[in-house]
Amino acid sequence: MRIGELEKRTGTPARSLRYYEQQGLLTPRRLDNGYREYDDYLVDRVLQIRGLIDSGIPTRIIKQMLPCLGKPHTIVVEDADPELLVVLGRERDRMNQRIECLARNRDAIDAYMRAVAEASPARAAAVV
Amino acid sequence: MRIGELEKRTGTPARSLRYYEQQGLLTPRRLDNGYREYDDYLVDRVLQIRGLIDSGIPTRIIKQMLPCLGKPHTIVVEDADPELLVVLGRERDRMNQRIECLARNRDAIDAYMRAVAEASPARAAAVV
DNA sequence: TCTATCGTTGACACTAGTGTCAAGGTCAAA
DNA sequence: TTTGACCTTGACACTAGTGTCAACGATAGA
Repeated sequence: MRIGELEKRTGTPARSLRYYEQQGLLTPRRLDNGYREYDDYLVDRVLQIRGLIDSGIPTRIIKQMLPCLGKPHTIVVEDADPELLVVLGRERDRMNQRIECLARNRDAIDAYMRAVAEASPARAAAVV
Repeated sequence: MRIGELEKRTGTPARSLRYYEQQGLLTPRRLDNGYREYDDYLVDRVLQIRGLIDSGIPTRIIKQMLPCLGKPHTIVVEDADPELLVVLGRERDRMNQRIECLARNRDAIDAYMRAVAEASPARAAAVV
């Protein structure tokens, strides 16, 4: 598919798709007319990238995670750069910290909303 | 405590602490000489703020979460702005999305590292 | 063939968060 | 009283990611 369709199917501005490519996260083929041509599986990858960016992971790091995210299922296991393993291990730990932090604060929000709901059930009912 | 100690105890640059204050996340008292004076419980709050920022939550949103994070335990439940409840509900959902995304990708990283470990136990052992 | 729609690149601008520096005030200890 | 560590505000700069616009080429349909 071309960039317009990928934009629609992922809800991601073409501007960002080009940016991701520039950062080495995406490498679409080029048609004879210069248009970018994306494979279907990239829809998922783009969504994954967006989710990670939205979760505070910079593209620089996402790029290093690519061998783990490969839909073209990476047989890259054999020649794994030991350096990469260190990076991945570190990032995995940081992701766990983020998850913990988010979960803790989500629970706090939940508790607060429940408290409000008990105090005035009517107003809160529509929201929760 | 003053800003220097808070900086040490949270590992957060004073520059950022002033920025958080400017964004309304922190409101330290002022001593006669103009110095900022922080209560002890703010150490935790700062860590919480940092974790959220690092997880992609902008200060604008964190500010709205403050009633949930209150150490001076918010009795604010009664006069809860219904508007706020909507915002909180939405953010809670987005946090859940982030958690899911992070967990999924963390698992992918784990799987990859385990695969590498099986392929060449020696090199991977030190890392995992 | 004209036009609408989509694609291309390049440039400039904006926000968020942080780094860094300058110019100056406070305070304790030598 | 001078030095050094710490505080203040204000300014400028930088990165990441995105918005937006300009100028242009490609393509499909009336």
